[in-house]
Amino acid sequence: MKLEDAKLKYIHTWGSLATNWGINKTMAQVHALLLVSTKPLSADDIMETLKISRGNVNMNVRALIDWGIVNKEFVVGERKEFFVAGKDIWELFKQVTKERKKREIEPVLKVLEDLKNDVEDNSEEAEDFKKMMGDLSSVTTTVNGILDKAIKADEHWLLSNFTKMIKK
Amino acid sequence: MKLEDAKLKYIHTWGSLATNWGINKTMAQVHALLLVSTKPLSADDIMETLKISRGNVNMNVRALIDWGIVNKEFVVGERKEFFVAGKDIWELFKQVTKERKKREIEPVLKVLEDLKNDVEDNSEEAEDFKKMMGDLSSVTTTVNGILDKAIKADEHWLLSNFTKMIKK
DNA sequence: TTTTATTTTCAGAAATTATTGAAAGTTTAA
DNA sequence: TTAAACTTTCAATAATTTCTGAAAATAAAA
Repeated sequence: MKLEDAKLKYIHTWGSLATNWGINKTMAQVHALLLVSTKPLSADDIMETLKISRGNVNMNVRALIDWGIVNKEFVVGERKEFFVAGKDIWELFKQVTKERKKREIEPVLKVLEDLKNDVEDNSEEAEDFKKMMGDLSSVTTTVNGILDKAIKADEHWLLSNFTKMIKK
Repeated sequence: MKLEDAKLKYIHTWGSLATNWGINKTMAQVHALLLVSTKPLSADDIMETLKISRGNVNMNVRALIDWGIVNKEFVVGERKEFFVAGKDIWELFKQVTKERKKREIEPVLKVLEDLKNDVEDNSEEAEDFKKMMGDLSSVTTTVNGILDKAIKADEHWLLSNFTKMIKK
């Protein structure tokens, strides 16, 4: 396969995979495009390659910037804005994990904590419910903690420590 | 707050959280309902509590069974089917992780591997692309491996090993 | 058998989410 | 200043996903 075809295939495959896990197709494609691009791209470049509207490009690029995985970049002699995606995949993983933690895990913990505290009742059934909320909280907290370590870790550090750990 | 209200609040909150991370609202609600229920529920029970149609209950209950987190259960003297959700949250976490690995991570690895192999070109740019696919693969594989360990682990084992590990 | 209870399916309707495109807003250059 | 280049916004529309409800299929009881 020719390089350009492989790049396009990657971009489109990434987009359809993304929809399987609740991520907007276009957003995934824009990121994939920037990831395999050798130079910063303008909104026009993205519009043309992905055949999408200016508004759509703008929205999704801003969302990616908001996730901290795409940056604006100035190009000498050009007035318009250009965009780049960081090429370090471990950094990308850490950034996405950090955001998902903030957006998806932490709100869950808050809700569970509140629910546990709000039940006045002291029946056995109420105690069971509180235990259930507590268990959900506790597993979520454990996962959250693990992800925290991963975010702070260096790829090799994490890998080698894991290897050590699992051999015990 | 009264116990029944807290349960309903949990069920509805869980549903709306689920939509934030790409999971069908009703599916999350049905699971939450079964989780906090003290007894097996029939399709009619679920329809009534969540105010949804029979078809919708059927579809989502089957999806939950497919995910391995809800089971059919027979109730003596009753002809219809009843459903229960496992109450062990650590087991639930492991099961969900296992399925997500299979549905979301493994197909990604396949795609990346294929793309890397399909590029004939040997230009520097092509090598960069292959490296990028390789990096994506490698991080995904690492994460996949970590999740594998988590799936096989006992909650306390994992927690204590992590604690040990992060203190290094 | 035949009848009755229950589950499943699936076409159409409803709800939700994503996209367009043009107008409004902003920034830079002349 | 004013004009041109560019970005952002957002109402209307399109696409996608979810849900309903009734009919078909299946299973148990009579």
